[in-house]
Amino acid sequence: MEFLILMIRNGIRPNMFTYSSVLRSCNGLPILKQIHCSITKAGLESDVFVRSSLIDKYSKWGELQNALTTFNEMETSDLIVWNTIIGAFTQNNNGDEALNLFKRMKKSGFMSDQATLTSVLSAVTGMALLELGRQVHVHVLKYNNQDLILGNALLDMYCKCGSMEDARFEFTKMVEKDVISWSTMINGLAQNGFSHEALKMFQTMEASGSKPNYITMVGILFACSHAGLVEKGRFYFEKMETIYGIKPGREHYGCMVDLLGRAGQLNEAVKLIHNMEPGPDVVTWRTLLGACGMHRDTGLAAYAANRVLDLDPDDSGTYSLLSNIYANTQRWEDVEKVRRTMRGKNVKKEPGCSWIEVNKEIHAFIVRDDSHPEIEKIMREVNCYVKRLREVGYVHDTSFVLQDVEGEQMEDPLLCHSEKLAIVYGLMVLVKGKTIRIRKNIRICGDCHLFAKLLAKMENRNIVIRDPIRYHHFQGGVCSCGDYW
DNA sequence: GTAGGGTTAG
Repeated sequence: MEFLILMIRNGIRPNMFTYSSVLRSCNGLPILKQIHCSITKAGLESDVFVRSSLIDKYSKWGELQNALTTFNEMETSDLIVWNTIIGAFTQNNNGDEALNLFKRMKKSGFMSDQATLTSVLSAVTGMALLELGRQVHVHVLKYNNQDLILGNALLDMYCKCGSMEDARFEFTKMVEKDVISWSTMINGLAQNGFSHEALKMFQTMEASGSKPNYITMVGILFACSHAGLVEKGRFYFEKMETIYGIKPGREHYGCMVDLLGRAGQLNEAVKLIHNMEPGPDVVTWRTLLGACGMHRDTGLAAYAANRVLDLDPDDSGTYSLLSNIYANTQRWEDVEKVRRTMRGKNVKKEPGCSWIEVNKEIHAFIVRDDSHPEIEKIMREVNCYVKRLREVGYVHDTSFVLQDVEGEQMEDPLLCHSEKLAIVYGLMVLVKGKTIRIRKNIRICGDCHLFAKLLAKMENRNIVIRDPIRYHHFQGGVCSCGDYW
């Protein structure tokens, strides 16, 4: 930047090379907009290099509208600029638009390369759409079936779509594996509830001579915490620095807080938080809050919730959690207090939403939303299943019912949870034997978890539910999480 | 003889 200013002062006119170079070091949105202005003034906007750099930088600042405008105003495009705009939407969690652009790109006659396909795979991964992922896989095969980066992206896609069979198969087929391949598998197995397999894979990784890094260790500790392996987790946490030379960061401390908290060692967890070197952040406190909920420690829960709200005052999830915890211990005045605070701050509860992919179309179910064309039929089916499941031991777990002070008490709020609707819809429309795969925006409640377990057994169906942090594989009356999540 | 853009794991 300094040299650019010096250059202009010396009367030398910057050209497209100057601008695409200086854009690399652009570290603020106002500066980016200024540079964009001077590019326009200098009449250098038509250069594809300058354009793609601008698009990329706008996207890094979350300015998708500016990125798209810059893209659409181009007369000529090339493969890289297409990759840039597709990547922009992928990285900003707008997989839908990324896929639309990918279609547009193909229609314009461009052939995808490694960068296109990794972005598109990453978009599909974010949406957890397995059938779409398989379609992209075909494009990958046409491009290059031995590419390491694409192989890794495929592994991640299958893991995040909850199909470990596919992930394992692709992994064994890879001719070359790097630390990302191993870490993807370890994390994928752990998140899908196959903790022991994840730890076994770590041993295989070490035996093969690959060295774990920071992210690999996150996966290992995540596996330990979700399998309740307290001692093993402690072992890896202590040895990661001495043996592997990896300094524990927030994420590792977070896993340890989770590990101790789940195991009921709440005081140990608090001690760790107060002593952790990077200092706790929102995620750390939220983790502790989750553990307080599992162990019904309302006092500590209130403390943790307030630390979360110090750092993120509009976090509706935390208010809901806190209110749930108070409700579970019959502290109705406190429930009301939380509700009042939420109303005062105008914080809205995030509605639960579940998606299911049927014939490459996405069907979304939202609590209290009856816009699905077949909602009445689905509700009737849910009721039928509930009746039949009661005969095999299904009892409502009412500790998950939020007191609804806004009135309009639902006949049975648990019946309306979006995942129940999505699962039942899957049973109605998917061919017999096909795994039902659901993606949802908030974590599954105990009642829906039991519902899914019993239903999987009664209907002899595999059900996979992906929530924001992990997966549940329901099969034959049990879940891969071991009821520990 | 010299300068510039996009992609994978928590």
